[in-house]
Amino acid sequence: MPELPEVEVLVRHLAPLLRNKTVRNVQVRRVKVLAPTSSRKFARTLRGARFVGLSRRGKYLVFEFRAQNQTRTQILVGHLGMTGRMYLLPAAARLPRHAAVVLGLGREKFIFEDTRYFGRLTLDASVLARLGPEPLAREFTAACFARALSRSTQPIKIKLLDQSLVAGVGNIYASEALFRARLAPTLPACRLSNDQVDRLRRAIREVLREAIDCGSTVPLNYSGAGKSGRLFYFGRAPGSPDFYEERLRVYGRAGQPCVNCGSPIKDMLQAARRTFYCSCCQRPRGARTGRKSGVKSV
DNA sequence: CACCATGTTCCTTG
DNA sequence: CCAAGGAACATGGT
Repeated sequence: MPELPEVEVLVRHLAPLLRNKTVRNVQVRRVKVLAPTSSRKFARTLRGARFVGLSRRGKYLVFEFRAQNQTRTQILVGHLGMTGRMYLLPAAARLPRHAAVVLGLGREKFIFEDTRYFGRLTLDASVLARLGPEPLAREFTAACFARALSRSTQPIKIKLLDQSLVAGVGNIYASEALFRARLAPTLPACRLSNDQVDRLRRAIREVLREAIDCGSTVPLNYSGAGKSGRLFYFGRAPGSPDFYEERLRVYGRAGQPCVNCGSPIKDMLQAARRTFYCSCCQRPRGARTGRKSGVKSV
């Protein structure tokens, strides 16, 4: 469920369901996902705790709770990794195969399920301090973005995945944002002009904002929504509008016509991650038609 | 069997 | 100390 918009939608969905619920019992089925918190400390801290709030930072979920007999609140940090999911089930329901942590809440139970166990649910909040600005907040300014980019010669696509640069962009929305900004994924980060930096900044915000809006209109019931991890990137939930599956303009569309110019979308590998782009709209020298200056002769 | 997948961290090298 | 590159983590789908 992994990038910022999916986490945001999940947080909005989960927040009212958890508010004021008390943890009656704690079941840890994969100690690994708690790291570096020990199983004992995790269970001891959460048993009897009451949820008071849930928010998001980058791709992380931040659960605020009040431990039993304590006045101050504490924080539980969640991350979905590649395949993680979090949801409530009736207390009597059978556990899914890869349930990593189960929190009994009375008549319901909170499930953290993760097929690959790359995700986290931990009392260690230190990761949050290393995150860059929230892309949808005021703090994500052109100036700070430009400064961060200027220090790197890496291709811009790879830089966008750096969570200390800006928090929450993942592999899918990195391709989407670059397409929207009409920037070549291979462009060295430090070579972007001020204008390009600002275009990219706006593109990131638009792409994430639209994805949140889109995901917010879809019921998060996890029941019928098909394959591919049941993420709202792919496919669509029954009854949801058609634009839902047309949301992604380049990601996963290799060979299909570009929605702008019709030339086939290409894909390549960058730092072992796939990148999708339009070689016509996202030219390294800018998206203009072929002229002498832009053509390399052999 | 081989390869691919929404993510992060650790290790090494320069 | 920092930037960059690559492997590792674990499982399932095609």
